[in-house]
Amino acid sequence: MPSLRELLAGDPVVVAPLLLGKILSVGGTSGRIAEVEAYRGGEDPASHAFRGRSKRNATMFGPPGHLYVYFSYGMHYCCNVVCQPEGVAGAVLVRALAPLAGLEEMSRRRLRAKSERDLCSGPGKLCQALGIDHSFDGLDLLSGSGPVRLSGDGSVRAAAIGSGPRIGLAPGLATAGEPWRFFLVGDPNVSRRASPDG
DNA sequence: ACCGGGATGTTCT
DNA sequence: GAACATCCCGGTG
Repeated sequence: MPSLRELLAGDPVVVAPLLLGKILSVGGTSGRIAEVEAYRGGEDPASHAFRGRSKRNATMFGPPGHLYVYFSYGMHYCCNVVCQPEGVAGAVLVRALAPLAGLEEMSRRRLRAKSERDLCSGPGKLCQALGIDHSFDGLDLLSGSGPVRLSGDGSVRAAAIGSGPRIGLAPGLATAGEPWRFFLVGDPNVSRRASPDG
């Protein structure tokens, strides 16, 4: 059995569905990963790493199993699990969680949320709910002692996983139509507009 | 339910 | 200056 970190050293498109069902936790808050998107580095024009290393994307080129956090649209943070061996860029964006623990704390951070479904049903929302900001960029998810952790054994049944094109990309990008978004079928936290069944 | 636009700042051309 | 891996609110059907 390969370790989780060994699995994460692979192609993000392969790793992404393996992350479904795993648990992301920060302090007393945690959620089960319900929706992800794969971003290939050099060969994917939608990836932040497509044009090479920069100050923002440096973590994507680092070792697998670390957290890549970026600031989006001047207002929100989004977080990724870094894939591929050190030196090769790749990441999986975490788009939605099913809240598991610390729901009161999440609600305090997300005053706009009108229901449990509003807590973590989006990449910006879940970072706000868990309190993830730029200071989390580069942290090891698998050290077992850090403030942010990725855990969980086993995998989700293939039949329970849906896939489709990634959300929010410019239509002209060569990889915009690739089905590199993966989600738990029927989970209410998954982006509704892009998956009528979910 | 669906759609359109504003907020807001970092990155790159 | 434009683009952007988003979210929220207020319009309309």
